[in-house]
Amino acid sequence: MKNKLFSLVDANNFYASCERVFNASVRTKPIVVLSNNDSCVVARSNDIKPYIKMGQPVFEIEDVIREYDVQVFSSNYSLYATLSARFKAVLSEFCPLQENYSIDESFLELSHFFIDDLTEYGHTIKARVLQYTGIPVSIGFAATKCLTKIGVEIVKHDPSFHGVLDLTRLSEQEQDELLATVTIEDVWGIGYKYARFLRNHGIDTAKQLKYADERWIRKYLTVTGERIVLELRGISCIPIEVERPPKQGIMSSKTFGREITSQEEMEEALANYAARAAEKLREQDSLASCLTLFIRTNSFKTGIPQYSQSYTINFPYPTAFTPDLIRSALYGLKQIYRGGYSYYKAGVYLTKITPQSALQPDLFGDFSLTERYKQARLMLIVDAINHIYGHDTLFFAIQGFTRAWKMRQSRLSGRFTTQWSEILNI
DNA sequence: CGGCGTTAG
DNA sequence: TATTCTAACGCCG
Repeated sequence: MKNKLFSLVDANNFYASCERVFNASVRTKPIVVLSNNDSCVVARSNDIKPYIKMGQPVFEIEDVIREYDVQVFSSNYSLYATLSARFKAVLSEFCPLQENYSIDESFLELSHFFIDDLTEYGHTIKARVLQYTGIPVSIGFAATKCLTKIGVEIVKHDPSFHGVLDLTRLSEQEQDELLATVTIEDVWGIGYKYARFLRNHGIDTAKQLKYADERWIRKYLTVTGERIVLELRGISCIPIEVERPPKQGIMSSKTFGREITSQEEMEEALANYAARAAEKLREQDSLASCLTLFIRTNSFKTGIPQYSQSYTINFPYPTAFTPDLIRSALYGLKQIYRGGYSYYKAGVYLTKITPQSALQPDLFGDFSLTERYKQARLMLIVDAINHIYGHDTLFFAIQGFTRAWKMRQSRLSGRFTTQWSEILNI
């Protein structure tokens, strides 16, 4: 059988790069992008990586920010999502077998392509993406998805590759020399715990993992660990997934911008989370049969009374009708809400998800198909209006008008691609 | 099948 | 003052 051929195209410091696309004044300055509520660092430009760790709380790095004149941004997901879509559209012109693995990475399968010089091909892709989106990318070519990850890891650490590495043109021995430079925690699928375990057993690099006993690895790192070993050896076990299956669980949760101490505000917040989860459900043409909500106080804070509770509701039939979901969430809240606490986080989780097309009318239950169609049409219209005129143009009154508990985003850049009012001025 | 642990981005 | 959010998968009982 012919060897497989994969490519991974991975945007460099994606969120930070996005901020630079429309704002020339920060192209030469270090950048960080913060998580919800402006709390933690979730992206850094290359120049500042040695001084700021991923996930670091912003209050810990005030000194660094001042010293290096770091430009700080709240996360601007609508901007990142549109640039991501453009990035993927550009890639789709190169290869039909495309797996959009995350917001900033796509795998391509090129097994049936005949390309003489993959490195040159990679540079063509890289230049095209940069030209059409302004985003710099790194590209790896290899016989397995795990090895393309390794390739990208290597080129990101070594500028002499100029962003592209074709592992397939290297001999086994040359590949091994490169694998020996990749630390064990940089291998795809090896997280914090497994890395510590492997290091305790003398496995510190990707090369050592490649030549480890796969049965021993399977015993301690499960079958996913064994797959990694085989993939490092060039045996493809992780196929490309062109069609993303619909999500099996949909969560909408957030820490509040400030603590919530009244049931009315909590109702407002949960109604919003339920509405958002329902939108995501309809985006993938699904229905849910189960809703779980949770509320909790801040367990990081010592010396305050703590409370954490959840409540699960099973519906008699699957639904994606926002009023049904909001009503259930509020009913659940009534069961678990206790006064006298400062709540800091809540969420709504939808599970037992089925495709809308599989909806079976229950002949004996309290169920009207006509009514269901009316509901579906109503939500279709609400979604369409919100899509065209902007998020939350139309919403339910219980979701509230002030939403004083909403997350802080004090350093948001312009939503250049989704809000006419914030389009770039030149 | 639910709960737990691990990982990813 | 301050510690993200969302999703999947394997194993176990």
